[in-house]
Amino acid sequence: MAYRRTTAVAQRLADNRDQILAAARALIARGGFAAATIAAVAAEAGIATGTVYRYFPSKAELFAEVLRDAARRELAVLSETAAADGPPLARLDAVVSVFVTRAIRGQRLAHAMIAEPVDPTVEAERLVLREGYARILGALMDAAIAEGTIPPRNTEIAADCIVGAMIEPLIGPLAKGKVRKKTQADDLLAEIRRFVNAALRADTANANVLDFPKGEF
Amino acid sequence: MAYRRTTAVAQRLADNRDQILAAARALIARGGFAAATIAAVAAEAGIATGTVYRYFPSKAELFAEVLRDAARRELAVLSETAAADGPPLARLDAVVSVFVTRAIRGQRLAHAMIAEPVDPTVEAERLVLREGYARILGALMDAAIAEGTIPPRNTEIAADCIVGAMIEPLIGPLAKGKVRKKTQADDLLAEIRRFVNAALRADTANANVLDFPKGEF
Amino acid sequence: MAYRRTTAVAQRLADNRDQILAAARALIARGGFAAATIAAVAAEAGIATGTVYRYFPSKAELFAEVLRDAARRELAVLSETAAADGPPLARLDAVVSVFVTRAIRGQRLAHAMIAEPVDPTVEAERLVLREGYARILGALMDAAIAEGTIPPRNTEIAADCIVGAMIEPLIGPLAKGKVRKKTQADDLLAEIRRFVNAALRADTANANVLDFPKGEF
Amino acid sequence: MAYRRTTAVAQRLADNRDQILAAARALIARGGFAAATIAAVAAEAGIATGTVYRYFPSKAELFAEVLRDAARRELAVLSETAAADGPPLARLDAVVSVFVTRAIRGQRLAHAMIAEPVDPTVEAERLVLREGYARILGALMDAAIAEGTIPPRNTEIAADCIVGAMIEPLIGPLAKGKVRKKTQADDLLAEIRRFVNAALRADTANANVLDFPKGEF
DNA sequence: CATGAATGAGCCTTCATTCAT
DNA sequence: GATGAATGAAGGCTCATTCAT
Repeated sequence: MAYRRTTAVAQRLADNRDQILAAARALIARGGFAAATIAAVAAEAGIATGTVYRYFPSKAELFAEVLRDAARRELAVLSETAAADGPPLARLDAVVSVFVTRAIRGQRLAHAMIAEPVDPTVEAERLVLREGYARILGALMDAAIAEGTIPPRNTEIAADCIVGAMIEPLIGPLAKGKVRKKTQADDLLAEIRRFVNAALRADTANANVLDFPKGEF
Repeated sequence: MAYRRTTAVAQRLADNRDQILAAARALIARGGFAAATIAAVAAEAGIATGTVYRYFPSKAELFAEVLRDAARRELAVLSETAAADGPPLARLDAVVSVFVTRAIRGQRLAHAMIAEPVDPTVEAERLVLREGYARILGALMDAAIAEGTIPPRNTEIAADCIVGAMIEPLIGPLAKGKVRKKTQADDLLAEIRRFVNAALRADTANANVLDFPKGEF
Repeated sequence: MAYRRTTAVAQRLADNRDQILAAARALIARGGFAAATIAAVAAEAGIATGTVYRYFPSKAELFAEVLRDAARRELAVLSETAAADGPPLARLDAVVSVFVTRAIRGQRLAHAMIAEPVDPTVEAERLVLREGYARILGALMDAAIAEGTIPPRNTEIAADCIVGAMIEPLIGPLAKGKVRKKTQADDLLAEIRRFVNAALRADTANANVLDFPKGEF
Repeated sequence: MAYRRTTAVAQRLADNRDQILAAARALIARGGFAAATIAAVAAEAGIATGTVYRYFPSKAELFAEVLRDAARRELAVLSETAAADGPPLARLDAVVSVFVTRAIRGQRLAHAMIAEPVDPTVEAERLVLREGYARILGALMDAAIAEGTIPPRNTEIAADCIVGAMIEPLIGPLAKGKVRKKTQADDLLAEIRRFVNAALRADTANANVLDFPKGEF
């Protein structure tokens, strides 16, 4: 006869699952996907390697869920921000601000989630995140264009530009082995906002064009 | 005779070295760092695996040099572009155009060189490339600021924003498993230039600020 | 009350035990020993994996008992058949017929029980089954020999020949990935009976001997 | 520049390959497929585990080749025997004799090759062996039937009966943990020959039929 | 010097068995 | 007694690196 699963047990299981996800997240944030071996995840979570497989069918699925969770959380916050009252560009600015503010605290993870190449299964989740960003940013730009606030443009590409402009100053410096100092956080946010806001408002495309050489990368 | 033989030998050695670097570059461009195993590099170069270790002490060093070479070449082209005659912002626009035009043809390699996380040794070289981009772009912005063409700003951060805005629309679609169609190349270049040019010229920072929630990534 | 509870408990225990055995048998019949993991057996039996160990000290013991039970049942039927009235060879023919008829319906299980190699503990039980077959068949042959119906022979070895001749046409086709069609069941039975009956009655041993090469397998 | 592969090196490679095959064969013969782990095979061959994969792409392929080799050798010998001069049944008797004589020396391997369930890839090779046996034996029976020496029968099924009658007395006793004594080899061969020869010559099918109970295995 | 076979640490995954609840 | 989560020892396989030829 099956014993009723007590709240305590259910809680422990849920905790375990979260522990594993948290361990994976922590390892990915610390050293990327490469550092997050199943053995390392299990050790970080304080469990045996085999236990991981009670909660996730494979390494790829575990990582996919890490990404899915982070994406869900992230996109939920940004969506909410985007849905506030106010003119579209002000909301877009707020989205940028929220993204940057949050990402500053999780640079390596943000990098992994946006740029690090991985298993196809995981890749699918990354796509969701990327498209989520583009959707939110693109919708706000479209609204601003519809209002006549800014001139028409290819918002799909521009959305990617914004994502790049937001994330690059955060993750690029990681190569230096030292995270940008905390005192720089305000500068980072301010400059990124300035950059993105300006990019959207002005229409100076193709001004002052020079001839330029072409070649292979 | 002895001299000529030496020269011939030296030539062959240099050729071998280049072959290996070219093979590694080709494999990385084709399938990222993961696809570039030592065995695959050797096969692509038409030599034995052990021979690779005659020229490079380790896989990490080989990849570091691949990155170093590509960075040297890439930065040389961009530097030349940046040194042309004309107003700073026009030259910056040209730099952006060159970067994008070249990167469109080498998306996978560009991705690997700019975003793909790897060994710390290789990472150091990536830093050189990134800093090179920032130096070139930053210098042009500084010049424009000195001229009074654009208002003062934190050009270090802005340079990263530009790099992100340039590269993201190029590598982002890779995650979708489909490279952007060739017919989109012109749209990509035009939209990225518009975005970056606008970002630099206008000064609308901190306009229309909304309150926004904060939290962890 | 206490007595009835005890009885009920004892009944439930016995039921559980049978459930486990039946589950193991079903899984072995379906996919061989490889498919019969403890977890699968427990799931099939509708109990927890740990519960299996309340009834059986190890996987090997469980499988040994599966074999033991099947052997007991099987040998009982064959013994009963062998004990019928009639001439020994007719009874032997009946034994063969019963064996084949029953085995056709349980090819995979029959295969596992007779041919599939397993743990030494389980192997011991297989021996019992094999020896049971040999004993029954041997006794009937001995009786026929005693009667003078057939010439003397090494009935121990001949019994194994019969077992092989009975089981091989049944399990051999399993290797082809396709079970022999149902319409062939009658042909199978007829041909096997003809073969075994003939083998016992005629005495043409060592006729027409040719020289033959020898060597290792 | 590629060095010419010396005969010595080529020999060493071929030897290695043979060593691995021999090691696998030995382990399978000793303890079945289960005992033949890659680590064990490598240890038996005196090489590192990874080395095995220089010669065989996977465990399944290695085992398949072990089977293929043994089958090729075995069927070649039996085919040659079957192609000798003389009446079909005499040749069939010779085939049986050769099979038994050879198999006596490799019981466990013979068992593994004929009955042990394994990977689908390996199974395919087992099919070749089984079908080879059936083809050779069936052809001889067909010839004897054509001659009028023996009455018509389903030679496909009968061939399987012969295989079973040949192999069962050899492998069955393995369950006892002790191989049949050497002094019994002659008895085994004699009795098996007698059994098979008799089975083919006499036609007593369906004689003395008794009613028999039916049921599940 | 070149070769490429050999090495073996390390990874992901499975599953018999244990034990706290 | 029952539960099923946890354990951890294997097992198959990959690949950077070494070294005899």
